[in-house]
Amino acid sequence: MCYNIGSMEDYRKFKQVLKAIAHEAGWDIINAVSQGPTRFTNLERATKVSPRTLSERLKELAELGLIERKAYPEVPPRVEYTLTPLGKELLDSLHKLAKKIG
Amino acid sequence: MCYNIGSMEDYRKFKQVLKAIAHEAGWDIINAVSQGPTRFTNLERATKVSPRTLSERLKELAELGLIERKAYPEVPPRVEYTLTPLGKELLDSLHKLAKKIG
DNA sequence: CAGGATCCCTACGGATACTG
DNA sequence: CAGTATCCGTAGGGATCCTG
Repeated sequence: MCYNIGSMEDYRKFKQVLKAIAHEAGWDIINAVSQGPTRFTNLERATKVSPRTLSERLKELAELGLIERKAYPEVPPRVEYTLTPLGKELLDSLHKLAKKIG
Repeated sequence: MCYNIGSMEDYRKFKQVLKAIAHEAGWDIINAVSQGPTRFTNLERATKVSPRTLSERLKELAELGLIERKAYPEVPPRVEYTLTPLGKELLDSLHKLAKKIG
């Protein structure tokens, strides 16, 4: 109940995660990825997000350790995105939160 | 693990909540309010947020049912903001999430 | 196929001044 | 005191075209 105001800066990474997921596209993307290994084009169709934004969000989510990017050295190139354990845990918690809110 | 893509739109309110809290100011505000009844000017100083933004965020958080606005008919006017039970629950959950992330 | 580069636009948020 | 009103700069994100 009584959080120390002085420590508000310690939440920097958490805020970044919140921001990434709160993006209009972010939530849709991470949910789409949660359904299993997903490729760029699939995400583009599933989320109706432009490639530019999609690329940015994926990079962001990957840097935060919520999703993992696996590139296969094939022709044509194939890249799959999956949730990391952390991402999975986070998403689970968020879905529970969502239920409380309605 | 397998969320239905078709139901992604059902999270509209949840997304709004996420957005409100993910705002650079939003998180600081709700944390400041969590320390007990807080007045506008106190929030302004504690969060270093301009009155315009502060006003907008407070309205947003109140509409979402996370904080409550109590106005006392006095001169000079006094308004206090407090966390609602929902807001408290949410903030608690978020702090737990924050710990997982580091 | 998976993105990077470029252009462009608007909507969020800061600063300042003013009011019930 | 607790906000609104106004002006304005910036950056986030769409559309489109291009490349390893």
